[in-house]
Amino acid sequence: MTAKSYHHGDLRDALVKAGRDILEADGEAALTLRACARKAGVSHAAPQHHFATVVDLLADIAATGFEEFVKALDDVSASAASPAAKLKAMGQGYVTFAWTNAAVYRLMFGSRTAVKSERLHRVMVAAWEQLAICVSEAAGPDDVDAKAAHVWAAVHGFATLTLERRLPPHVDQYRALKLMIDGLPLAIGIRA
Amino acid sequence: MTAKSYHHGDLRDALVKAGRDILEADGEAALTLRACARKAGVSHAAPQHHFATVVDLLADIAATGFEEFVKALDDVSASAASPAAKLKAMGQGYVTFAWTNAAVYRLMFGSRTAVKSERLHRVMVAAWEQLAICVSEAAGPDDVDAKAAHVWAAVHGFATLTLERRLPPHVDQYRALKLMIDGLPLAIGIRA
DNA sequence: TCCTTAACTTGACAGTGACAAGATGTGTGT
DNA sequence: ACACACATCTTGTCACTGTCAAGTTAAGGA
Repeated sequence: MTAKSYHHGDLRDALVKAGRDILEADGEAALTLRACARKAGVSHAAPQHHFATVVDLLADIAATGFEEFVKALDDVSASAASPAAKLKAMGQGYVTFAWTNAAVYRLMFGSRTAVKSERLHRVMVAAWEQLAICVSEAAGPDDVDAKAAHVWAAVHGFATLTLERRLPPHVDQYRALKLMIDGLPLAIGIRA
Repeated sequence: MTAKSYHHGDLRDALVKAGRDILEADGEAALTLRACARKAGVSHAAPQHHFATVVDLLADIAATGFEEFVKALDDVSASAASPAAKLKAMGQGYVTFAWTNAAVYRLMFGSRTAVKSERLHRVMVAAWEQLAICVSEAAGPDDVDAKAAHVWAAVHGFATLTLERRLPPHVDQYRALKLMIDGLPLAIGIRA
């Protein structure tokens, strides 16, 4: 928050925030290193010291997305009555997050954002743990990893396919979504 | 095929092929309009006449990927004994294709490649039809779209998550894959 | 034969990420 | 209080990108 000195004071965070804002406002194409620097009010080469490469900056921006993501899933699943209901709530919340935060969601799962950032790696593991615990509560400790992967794959696949418009337009997305969500408990071997 | 005249004769196709080669050899980052032009032996602005925008070129390159994709799924599912087996074979073939053609697969389902190309749209519909027919054969005509979307989502999600390394390293991908493939018939309401 | 027109080239422009070298504070040890 | 090491930021530059404009070449119909 140090206003206007030669040394910004908190440039690293400022760049990440700026990047996030750009992403919301103007989409992925507008998210460049120089744009972030401009928005943060520093010169085009200032980020160099905090992020060796643009990919490192993108990774940290994606990490902020993951943090909100984990929180969102926590919120929607907190009031679930049963483990199966919790699973379904998380599935629904997952897709909702992807639909309402398309740009950052793409960044979170895109190939540009290799998992080089410590921060990104940490929060990704957190997201996984969250799901694994939920699966474990619902279906017991056997094969938790495989089952969690299955659930994640189904939900993530649906989110990306709809986001990138890879399903024909005549497909009723809401119907398909409901059917998939309802099938989630079945996928890990329990009844809804 | 006209060798070396001022007019290339078949530049459009040559550019797409060049792009595909670059993708295989040096990955997505190296796939630029100018690189394609260089590889095709023409000036940097030559593509302009055939592709209004780089995105249009990428779309056509992605289309070639989809064509091979459809063919690969056809091949692996041709010799299946039952509809359910056919479904599972296609699922397995899907993931295998994604793993062995990572770069073009990313392009096919990435956000850069909006479906502006007629060619891309056509072959995407073909891929969908292929799956829908398979689902219909296996589970009857009810809710085919939703069921096909479910299957596609599960397989596609698994492919991308593994491709982009978004699953923790301790997860056994092959075990998870097998479990998901085996669950495919179940997902559309039939027994394996 | 000319001449219209598609296909290609050359040249330019703004924008990008990365690097090098210089300017400017910040803080620490004495 | 002071000097000095060092992190931080700026300025300038480079090769590269996609796109556009204007000129050049060849092909094919009148």
